[in-house]
Amino acid sequence: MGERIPTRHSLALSPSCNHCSLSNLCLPLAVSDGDMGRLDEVVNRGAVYDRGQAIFQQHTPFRSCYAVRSGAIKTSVETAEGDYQITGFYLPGEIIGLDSLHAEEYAGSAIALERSSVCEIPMDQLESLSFEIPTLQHHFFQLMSQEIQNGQQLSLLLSRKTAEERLASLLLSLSSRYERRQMPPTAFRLPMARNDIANFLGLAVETVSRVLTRFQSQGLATINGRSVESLDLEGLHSLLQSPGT
Amino acid sequence: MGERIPTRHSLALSPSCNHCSLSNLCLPLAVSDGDMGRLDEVVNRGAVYDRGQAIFQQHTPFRSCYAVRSGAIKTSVETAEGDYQITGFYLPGEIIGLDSLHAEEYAGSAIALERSSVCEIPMDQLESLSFEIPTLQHHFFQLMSQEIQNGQQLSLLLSRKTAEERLASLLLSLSSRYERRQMPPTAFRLPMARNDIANFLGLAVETVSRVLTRFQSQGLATINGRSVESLDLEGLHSLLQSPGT
DNA sequence: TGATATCCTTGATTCAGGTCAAAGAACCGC
DNA sequence: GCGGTTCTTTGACCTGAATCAAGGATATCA
Repeated sequence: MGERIPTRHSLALSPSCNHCSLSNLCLPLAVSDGDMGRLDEVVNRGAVYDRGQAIFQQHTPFRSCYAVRSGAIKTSVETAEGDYQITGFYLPGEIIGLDSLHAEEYAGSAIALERSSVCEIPMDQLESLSFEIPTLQHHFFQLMSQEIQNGQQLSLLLSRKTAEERLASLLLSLSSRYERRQMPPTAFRLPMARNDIANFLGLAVETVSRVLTRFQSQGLATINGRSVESLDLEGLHSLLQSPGT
Repeated sequence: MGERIPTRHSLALSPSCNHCSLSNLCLPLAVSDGDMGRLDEVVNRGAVYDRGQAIFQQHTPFRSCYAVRSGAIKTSVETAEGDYQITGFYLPGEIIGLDSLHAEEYAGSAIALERSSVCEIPMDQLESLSFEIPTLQHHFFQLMSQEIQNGQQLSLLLSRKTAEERLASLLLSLSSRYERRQMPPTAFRLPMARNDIANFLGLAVETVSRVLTRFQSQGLATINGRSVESLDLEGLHSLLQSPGT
């Protein structure tokens, strides 16, 4: 279990725009101030997990969703046959556990990639709340269909793209997600190991490494170990255009 | 009249169950008779689509989910770059459109693979209904997280499995889904073209064909064109066990 | 500070599955 | 039944990425 940190207001709602305390999610939520307060009471803000620690694990009873506040999380599924697949990387402002919403148990595991602060959203309480606050239900539906669509994008990536395209996609995805958080989109830290990237993209570690160095020599990116120092967003993007048809 | 006693309508009832058009969904739903009646009013039962016809199309306004009653449907997404990926095959008793639930537009298209009867579930009406029938909301949450998990399984399939494993997975999946519908699990009709199978599994058509004939010669399956005549479920299943680790 | 495990890169080799090509088989409208 | 699609199979060949192997780079911890 992650260590508890004292309840603080760092997840404060911005009163101007009516986002909920899940506000990092950047989805507008029109609720009254009163409802907003009740929502805040439910959300249990801030536990900290060290690198490698599990936020939750597959086949354990589902209790909460989790919003990442700092750090980074990877989620994964494991089949009966023992295959292990990373299903996503989650950055601050993103929510994990949606795949298990209203299921008996978690449908996968979530592991901290580095020291991460995570706020817990207990589902039993939220469920009853969402009857009183219709918008909230709507909100979660939206998040879930977003999640389904992410999965479909991933499928497309895994079945139809070359190694270079996969890496380009990942870098661009990270870039735009950092940007959305008002962080530099062409210089950031890769929170995950090459190994994890490889698994996520369905490649061998060696291939990831090779393609990354190839990007370097083509001037598409400057990457030093885990730190991305510059990206040619244009150039990477143009890799994705399939010339045919 | 006294209190209405909630009746448990198991949605796994035979397709002829005339209580609820959603009945094919095979998920237990505990609602009162009255609620069930109202639900039935909302659901618009039975439009028929010919082979190749679109039930809905990507980037058109989302209006309804659809439950397949007979026939078969394929769903697909298309990216800005023009990649086309089939995201699923839907058999009678399954629901499509969940990925777009509460989104502005459909996140993909749905095309009939053969003459299919499909019942429409208009979301605007269902939304207000689900406010009054808590179980219904729960029901849809469940369906959606199921859908996310399907997607994750697909990702795993596409990134980590060999051509043989992919085909085996598909055959086994179809088999168990037919079985759930009280149909023979080892002899059924493949509703989709090799082309579609290939696209779905991330393979070339030729590979699909080759693997299928290899299955024949190994006695794992007897397949004649689009009709599966016999399957060695045991044998196919054992293909999926990854021996390593 | 050095010992040790983990992570990352690079090279050489191999192979599963893609691509190209072409011939049957099934289906459709007339 | 007949010409034209569209679907399916089979063969020959080629390539992108996996695998095997091994040497650097980083991190972790006593």
